[in-house]
Amino acid sequence: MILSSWNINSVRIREELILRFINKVKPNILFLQEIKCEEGQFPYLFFENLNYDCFVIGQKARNGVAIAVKKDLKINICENINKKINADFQARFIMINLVDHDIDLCNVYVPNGNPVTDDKKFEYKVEWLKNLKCLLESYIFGEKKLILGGDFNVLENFKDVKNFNEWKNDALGHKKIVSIFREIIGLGMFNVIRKFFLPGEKFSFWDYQKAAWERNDGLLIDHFLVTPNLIDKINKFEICSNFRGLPKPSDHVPIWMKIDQISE
DNA sequence: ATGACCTAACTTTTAGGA
Repeated sequence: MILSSWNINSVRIREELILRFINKVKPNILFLQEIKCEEGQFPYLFFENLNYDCFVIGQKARNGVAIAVKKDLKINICENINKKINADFQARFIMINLVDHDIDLCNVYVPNGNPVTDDKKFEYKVEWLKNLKCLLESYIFGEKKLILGGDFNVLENFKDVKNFNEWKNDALGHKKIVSIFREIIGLGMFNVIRKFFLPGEKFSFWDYQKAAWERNDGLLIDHFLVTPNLIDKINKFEICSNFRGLPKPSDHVPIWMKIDQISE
């Protein structure tokens, strides 16, 4: 079973790239963030033709998350808790249950939070992450399985960017934000990339500005976190960095992992 | 190089992103 995640920065103008990724990696499941459209504008037919069902929580022009699932997988849709996790509605959270394996799949687009000096934006991110942490607490002492993936907009480790000092006053590297993210890890969630790569080896985002890609000045902010009962089943994790160098790229690249002992 | 961007929208500028 292949699970993938991609901040696509508009799903509607990225069909060609998505097709390329699906043909290359053949994911059973694809998490998308920043689809930047309402449900009614989502390209359901494009995914239908590739044999995927889509579960979408959209929003006009901004944010928006979706999960594409191969049609042979049985799914239950979990409650839409965006309003619980967001003070006001922002489409940043979608959760489904893989029925045959009883695994919850949670796709998140964590708020950016900049500028730090804007209390409204920064505190919104703080509250959002705290709410996410609350939600996760129920998984830690239970037997439930959870895969939490997406764009976390957090630099977990000071090696996840070239010069962390430049990011300490940014909402991605701010002490308050990094601390909450580490508290989430501290609950027992395992960050899958750390099983396969050392901090500093991989990035998942390169800004469109300042020739960030050409200078390999990237960030690692896209992740899969899993409950401990899944760690030993994950035998591969990759970041498709080359997708940043293709025409009309998203500023993020896809990440994916392979889970063993779970039927296709 | 102290750096030149991209997307959606009641579009010809602006807000938001990271």
